[in-house]
Amino acid sequence: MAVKTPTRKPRADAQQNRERILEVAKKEFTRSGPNASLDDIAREAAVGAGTLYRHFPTRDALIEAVYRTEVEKLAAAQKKFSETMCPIDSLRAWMLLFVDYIAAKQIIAPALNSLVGGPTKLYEGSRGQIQGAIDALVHRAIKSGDLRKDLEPFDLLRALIGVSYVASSPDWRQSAKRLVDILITGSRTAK
Amino acid sequence: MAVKTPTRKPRADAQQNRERILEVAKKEFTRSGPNASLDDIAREAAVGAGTLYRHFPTRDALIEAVYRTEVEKLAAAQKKFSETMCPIDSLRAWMLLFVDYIAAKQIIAPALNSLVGGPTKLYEGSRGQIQGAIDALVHRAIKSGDLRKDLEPFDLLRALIGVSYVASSPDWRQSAKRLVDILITGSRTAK
DNA sequence: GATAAAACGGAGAGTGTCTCCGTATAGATA
DNA sequence: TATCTATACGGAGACACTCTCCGTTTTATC
Repeated sequence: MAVKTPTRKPRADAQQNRERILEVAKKEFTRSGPNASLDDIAREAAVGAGTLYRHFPTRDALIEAVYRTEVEKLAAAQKKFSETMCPIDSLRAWMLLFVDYIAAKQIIAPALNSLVGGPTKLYEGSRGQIQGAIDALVHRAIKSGDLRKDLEPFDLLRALIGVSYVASSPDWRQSAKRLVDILITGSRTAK
Repeated sequence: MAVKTPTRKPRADAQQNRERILEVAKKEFTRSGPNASLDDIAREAAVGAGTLYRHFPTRDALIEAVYRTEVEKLAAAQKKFSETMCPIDSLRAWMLLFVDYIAAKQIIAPALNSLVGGPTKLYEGSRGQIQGAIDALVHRAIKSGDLRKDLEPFDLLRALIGVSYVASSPDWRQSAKRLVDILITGSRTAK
């Protein structure tokens, strides 16, 4: 039996405002880091501060919302890679993509921290998606015998976040690539 | 010829205040992270805000000062380890110590970021010391044939900072240990 | 068009940052 | 010891950011 939901159709302007805020926020966070002024974002999105805070009660909520689409892309990529590549290659490809997607933004610090169970318990949704992706990749590579059985997928995720976090240096892309390789080599089954 | 420095003996109270501020700052940064209120720190140290800002013009300057003693301890440890352990063991021991010293504090994020050449160019002094330490350890282990010749010490440092950064999760100590081992394994010479 | 639920917006209180400058004092000098 | 002045102190206050509250406006519906 369907639940009675006599709610009327949601207002169009609210939805539009929400999207405009997200758009501006993404730009601002990328430009000036996770401490960008929320009032500035509201102003640039041509809404009042109240509107921004109604949609996103906290800074973290806004960050997560901005960041969610990236997470979804990553989760999708995992599936695709797993279908088209061998276990190790798909893991490596995904790790590199992770660094690319996440590290390039300046949002990282606060967003990622809670991905790995940091102080705040936010971002629960995103966290699950990412964890699911790395779990799948690692378990597949363990089953195929490429990775050590005692490897904790979560450890790898932590390291990856670390790598991403540090990705602000000039040659970060090269460095990240080298580090991903080190991590994978260190995770392989002993010969 | 010595430069004329007819400066009189520095005032004792200034020095005392400086030290008291550092002490309080360390406590506060550890307790509530790098965004602790500077005015609060000043108040608890029983000085005016002006005094705090005269000694440490920016938040970063204060963080670096707090953080400098830890860096010095790390540099010292590198020498000791290198004298008393085999190359790989000394590297591992130092890496674990790094995580211990740095990650346990909540200062990490902003402080470490510039260690690896992040946006700001602060912390120059500390940076040199840490880099010197990891360089020495890695080069020694390369010479002894334990690590791959093409390993970039700086990459390892980046990963290490990453590991530290993520060290806020419950079982961080265990996870860090596992990750350090993965990194070292991945850096060894191919068999 | 009338109605009420939904959403807006911006003034303003609370808090933190950082500066400025009048006041206090430690060390030099005699 | 008394005096002098470079040095340092401190906190009021201007400015910036966060977040809430509530009177006003807009939308979907009938």
